[in-house]
Formats: sequence, structure tokens, C-alpha cells
Amino acid sequence: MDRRQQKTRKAIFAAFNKLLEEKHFNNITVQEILDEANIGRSTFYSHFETKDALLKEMCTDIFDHIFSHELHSETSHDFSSSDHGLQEKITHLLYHLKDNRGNVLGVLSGESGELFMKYFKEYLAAMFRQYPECIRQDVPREFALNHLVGSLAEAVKWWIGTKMEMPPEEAAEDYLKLIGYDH
Amino acid sequence: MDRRQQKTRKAIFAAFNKLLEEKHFNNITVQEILDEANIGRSTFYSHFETKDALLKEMCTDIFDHIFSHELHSETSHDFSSSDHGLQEKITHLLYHLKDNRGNVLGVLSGESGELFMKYFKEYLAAMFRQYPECIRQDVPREFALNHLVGSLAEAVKWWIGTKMEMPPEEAAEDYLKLIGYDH
DNA sequence: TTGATAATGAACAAAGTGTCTGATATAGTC
DNA sequence: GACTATATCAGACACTTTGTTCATTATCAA
Repeated sequence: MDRRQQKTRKAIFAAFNKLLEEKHFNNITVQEILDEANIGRSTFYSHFETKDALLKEMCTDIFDHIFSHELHSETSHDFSSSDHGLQEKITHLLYHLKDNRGNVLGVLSGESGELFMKYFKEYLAAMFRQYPECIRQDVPREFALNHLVGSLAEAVKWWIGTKMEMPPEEAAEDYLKLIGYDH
Repeated sequence: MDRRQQKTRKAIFAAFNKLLEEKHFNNITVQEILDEANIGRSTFYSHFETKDALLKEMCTDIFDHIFSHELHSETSHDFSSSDHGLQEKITHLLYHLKDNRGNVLGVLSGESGELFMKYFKEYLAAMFRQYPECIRQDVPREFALNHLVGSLAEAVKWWIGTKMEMPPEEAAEDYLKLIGYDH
């Protein structure tokens, strides 16, 4: 890819990210992104169709990176204690978030959090599907899966909101307690 | 209140509601509300400062109605089995949603669901605070409360999304199982 | 009936969007 | 280094949406 394109794309992402920490997605104008990234109007539109497309691409970038380990790691975890495998995976995920590569923090805890949660949950669902034994059998499967995904997403959001005071290990352990996997 | 105002307000709410079922809040223009409600531009702005204010007022209206029973009902439930009190309360809440007075359905399950969830959760938090014994003591209180609220909100949203196939009693019971209150 | 007030409709400035232009600068290739 | 392709630029453009204003008309409550 042309260096100029890389540079522009990077500048747009950085500007967008900074603005997202300050204000809600809906209240960010293309003009503000232009000014912050210091690029021309037509340049922006040659990279992204709309502001929504920019958001989507950014989410993909961020979460693909964060979950690359979580999802593609060989499922070689200890099957005799598979819940520990999950606990480690969640701990790892939280550490990853704490590293804050790609600036997920501002994005997930910020005013536009809801928008990102949608994408975040898709990745979480894929993760949980790797642990079918965690999904209770005495309630409808989709109901149970939705519970796991939704509550973990909410827990992560809350954790970020508290500036990640709790250590990742503790947060992961407490979460597993709450969903009833603390044997 | 002047009949004219009532009529206008009602028309605006109805129009807004209809539009919310069709498209996302962000993509609804004031002009569309005006046309749908068949009122003048200046009339709208004499009732609501902005589109956001309209959303907020609508949420208050809807949830105040739904939770009026839940929250103000004398906490005269059987303390010896207080979790059953909660189960009944949730069941009651689901029935209320099924009645769909105020058209919560389109609103919670629609494209703009995220916006309403925020308000919905505030009411749910108030509800759970009436059942302190449901909040686990072995994890930080706020973490536990956030889990209850977040997961119930997600469960309700999921339930609505499935056209409320499961009977309220069953959904409430399953939810309590998932949060570990199925003794 | 009458005085108060709500609704009307039309016009308005301001701000934002997405498109298009021709000129300029810079990248990758030979 | 020269050459070609193309990314960026600046700015203008038509268009949509927003929120305000005002004079006029219709409706309410007493």
C-alpha cells in the first residue's frame, strides 16, 4: 500500500480516536476529523464512504487485534479443567485491554460505548463458542449464550469504567463466580 | 393541560414511535416527525427543545409506567423466600412488556435499542436495590449489581428479540438460574 | 363573549454532507 | 534521475437538516 495512503489512514484513525474520547460519535463532524487529522475533505472521502464506515473499519481493526490471540490460539487448553482455560482466556483479554493498543479504552468506556459493544459482543460470542461446556444445559442454549456474552461485555465495560482498578485475574475470577463457574 | 397541547404531544409521540420501528433514531429527521404527526415545525419546537429531548421524555414516560408497579409496590413480599419475590417481580415485568403499552417493544428491540437500554438499566438498578440479599457478597458490590442489571437487560432484550416465545414465568426462572438464584 | 395561548406556515441563517474539479505533490518503477 | 500513476489538496458546489422568528389563525378555558 502506498505510503501516502498509510499515512492518511493512520492520521484519520488517530484523529477519530481522539475525538471519540472527547465527545459522542453522533456529535463528531467530518470537518472536525479533517481538521484534527489535517487532511483535505476529498481525501477523507476517498478513504471512507461515510463516517459510519470509518467507525466500522476501526472496530474491525481494534478487535481483530485484541482477539487474534484469544480466538486463534490452538484450543490446546487442559480439557480436564476447561473452566480454568476460560478464566485464563478472560484474564488474558483483560490484560490485552489494559495494554490499550489501538486505544480501545476511550472507545469502549466513552460516550459512544454502545456502538462498540455491538462489535465487541460478536467477538465474545465466538470466544464462548470455544467453551461449549460453559453453556448451561438447563436453559435454552441461545438464552444461556446471550447471558454469557452480554454479562461479560457489561462486566468489561464496568471494569474499564473504574479505571481497571481490580487486577485482571481478580476481575476474571469474580466474573466466573457470577456466572456460576467458580467450582 | 390544554387539550391542544395534549393532542399535539400525543401525535408527536405516536409519530416518533412509528418511525423508531422503521429506522434508527439517528436517521430520523425532525421533518419526518412533523409530516407523520401532521404538525407544524414551530409547534414541535415549542414542545421539545431537540430530538434528543423528545427521546428522553419518551423514555421517562414509558419506563415510569412499566415500573410504577415494580418499584412502588409495597415491599410486602415474603421475606422468608425473597428470591421468589424477585422472580415474581421479573415475571410481572415481562408480562408488562408483553402488554406493550407505550410500545416499548419496537423501541427496545429496534435499531435504536442501545439508546433505550441506558434508561432501562437505571430502572432495573433501582429494582435490584430492593433485593439486597440477591447481591453476592464475595465480589465487589458494584461489580455484582452491574452484573445483575446488565444481564437482565440483555436477557430481556434477547427475549423480546425472539418475539417473546418463552412464557414470562419460564424466562424469569431461567434468568434466576443463570445468575445462580435457582435454589 | 372574550382574553389568553397554542398551532400554523413560511421564511431564514447556519451548519453539515457528499461530490466534483483542476492543480500540485509524492510514490513506486525503469 | 526521469517518468508515470495516483494520492492529496483546496475550494466550490448543490443539497439536506436544524433551530429560530414572526405575523396570522384557530382553539381553549372562564
